[in-house]
Amino acid sequence: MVYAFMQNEMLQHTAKQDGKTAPMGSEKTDPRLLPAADAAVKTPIHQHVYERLRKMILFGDLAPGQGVTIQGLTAALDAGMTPVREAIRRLISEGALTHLGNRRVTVPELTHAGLEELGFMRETLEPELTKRAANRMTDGRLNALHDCDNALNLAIDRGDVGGYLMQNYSFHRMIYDLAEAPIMAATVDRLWLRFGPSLRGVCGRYGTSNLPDKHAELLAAFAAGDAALAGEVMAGDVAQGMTQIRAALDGLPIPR
Amino acid sequence: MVYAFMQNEMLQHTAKQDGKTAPMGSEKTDPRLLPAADAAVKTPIHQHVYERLRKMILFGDLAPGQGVTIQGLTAALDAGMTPVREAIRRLISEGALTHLGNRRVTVPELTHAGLEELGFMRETLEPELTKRAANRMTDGRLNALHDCDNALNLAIDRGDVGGYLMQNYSFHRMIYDLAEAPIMAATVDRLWLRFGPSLRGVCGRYGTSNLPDKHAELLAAFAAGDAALAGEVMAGDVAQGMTQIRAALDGLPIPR
DNA sequence: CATGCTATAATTTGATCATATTCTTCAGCG
DNA sequence: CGCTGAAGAATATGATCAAATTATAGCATG
Repeated sequence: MVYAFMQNEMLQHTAKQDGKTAPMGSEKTDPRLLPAADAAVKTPIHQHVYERLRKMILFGDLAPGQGVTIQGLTAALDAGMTPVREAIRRLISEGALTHLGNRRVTVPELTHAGLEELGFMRETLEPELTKRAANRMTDGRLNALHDCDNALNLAIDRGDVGGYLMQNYSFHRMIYDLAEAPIMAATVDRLWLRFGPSLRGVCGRYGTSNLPDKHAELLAAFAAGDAALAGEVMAGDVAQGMTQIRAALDGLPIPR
Repeated sequence: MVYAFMQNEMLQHTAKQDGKTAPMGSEKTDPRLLPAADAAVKTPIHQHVYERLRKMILFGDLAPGQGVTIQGLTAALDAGMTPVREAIRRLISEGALTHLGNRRVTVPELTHAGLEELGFMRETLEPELTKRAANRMTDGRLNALHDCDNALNLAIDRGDVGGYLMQNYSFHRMIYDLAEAPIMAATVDRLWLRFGPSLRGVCGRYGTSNLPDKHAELLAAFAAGDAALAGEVMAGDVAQGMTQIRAALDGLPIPR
């Protein structure tokens, strides 16, 4: 739960207190001390910033249409401008943020046309990844998937939207990694950044109680070693998910 | 021909003459003066650097395996560190460069597994883009495609490898843009960065005299308004291209 | 005494920051 | 209603720090 601690407005550089008279107790808290504080502290700041921002976008902490400013992030994440700039630029190139007009950056809003494109790509690529994953399945990997799906169902039962989103992503992501097809996996992974921000809207509309998936069938197909079936089931799961998003997009007056 | 002026070694910061005693006549040539020198000079430097680097990678000016350093680029392109850093970061996130080991960046070498992934994705996505383009075809657009293909054939006849690579990319890219499917187009466009560096190797092995394509059939399908046929032809064109790359990869001991 | 290995020094390069510059926007004024 | 100027935010620079690779020198061993 590292990704929900920050409120949206903080990114807008509202904290007018700048530097001098400011944080009182937070004596320059070195950002590199946060992760492990001990072994191998070598992940660069820009990487941290990127990952944090990415999760915030992916799990709906940043709403579509919301603006993002460099200075807001430097203040909120207490990092320099250069790492923040690099992280933003990277997210822009991945489609997770858009350079709207001149020098202004926002989380893009998903259009129907965009959703249709995403649907086509996911329904083509994810079954393929799933088939490859099925062909490389082992007991250990299958168990990990089961654990993840259990955590997902637990989150659903608890009504824990953030947990559901995270576990659902993890479940799919785990399959991508198993497929041993890094380019395709990275491609599909990037697509999540496009519809991720809208997923929270789906939950907001329907709640977690009404969120079916085909994970159980998928796990059964994996267990049976039936790659073709696994691919078909995945296609169904993806189609179902995209339909949910489309319904939310149609139903709501697009939350901004 | 703006992309071939720079030799590879220049990127490694070999020019030992630093600053003071240096370039003699090039009095700090403002990089923003180069493009149009008059109207709307507003493209940011990082964008310029990105586009230049991108073309260098795409058209084989940078060989696979070749290292790229920030300081080398700042010297070669005479830009600051920040724009160069951003451009590199962006290319890395697009897969055009890789962060190999600790803090070293190179043009990745294409593996057989990678080529297979790229082939699958291109053969799925490009026919779809082509079908959509066919459904939006107009006389003007078709003429533009014809012009591009003519330029391509001219380059082939001249044995102009750089021109061939550029026109071939332009031809496909033009179709992507016509499809009015920005996400899919951007996705496929990124794939070119992965196999682009290897294309020059293909030409180096076979020359331009022996480079068949299905562009004529494709244009005929467009003219006939037959979207399904256009998609099939494109699938064939892509498959053919990927086969050429595979042959080059197999034949040569991987040129480095 | 020569050769090879390890440890240390130097240079190169990447990461970060503070600062200057440019562009956009918006408010006040003619 | 348009123009001008101020404020704020993004872009870009150079300096500084840290890490890593390479070069060098000293030591040990044959």
